[in-house]
Amino acid sequence: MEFWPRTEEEALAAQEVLRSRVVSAPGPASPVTVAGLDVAYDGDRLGAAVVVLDYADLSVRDTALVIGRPAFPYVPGLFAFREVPSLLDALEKLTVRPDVLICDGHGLAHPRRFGLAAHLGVLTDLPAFGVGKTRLVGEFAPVGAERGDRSPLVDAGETVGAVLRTRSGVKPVFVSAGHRIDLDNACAITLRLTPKFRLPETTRVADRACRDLLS
DNA sequence: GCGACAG
DNA sequence: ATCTTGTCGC
Repeated sequence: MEFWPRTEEEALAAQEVLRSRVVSAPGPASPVTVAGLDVAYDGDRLGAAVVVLDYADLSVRDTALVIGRPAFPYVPGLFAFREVPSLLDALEKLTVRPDVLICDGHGLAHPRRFGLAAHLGVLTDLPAFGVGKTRLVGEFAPVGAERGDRSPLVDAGETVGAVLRTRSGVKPVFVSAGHRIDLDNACAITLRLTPKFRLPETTRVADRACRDLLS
């Protein structure tokens, strides 16, 4: 990557350019492989992990780890600039090509419709969506208490994602499409990856991997 | 001016 | 993200 923004102004400009490259498409309803991406921090270092799981049985088929540095300060709405370089480095080390990227954060549920998942999707041109633990933008009606219940996440009058209950009686997650996949498929895949816990198995495995990397 | 604000 | 005991609610 030649250029990387060093100021908020440059990051906003870069976001505006890349945003036009987001592609809307149904995406894979039944991918063969799914990737989980996550990053852990330790002072000024960061550990990035990308894990590829078999969608059929959730077994781990590949893991790529990278130790690097945050490439930008944390600024809500510009979060991707912080982790994208290290995550791309990790993605390049994979030997198994994932059919979809599942990111820890948001996709289009972003103030300018270009969160981490959309950003990584555009740069890799792989289908990508985000599953966030908390809200960045949007309003939503209370979600039903059963696993599978969902409520539209609406921002400025437009549906940018879904608040999805992955486990009955447990706090819901925020799912949003990023690139080359739609919200329904993103939710369906998310439910498939949460047979036992609130967060997708992909993010759980990636979280464990990058955390171990730094300890 | 006072909150809200992915990880 | 990360630092962390007690504590609120069921």
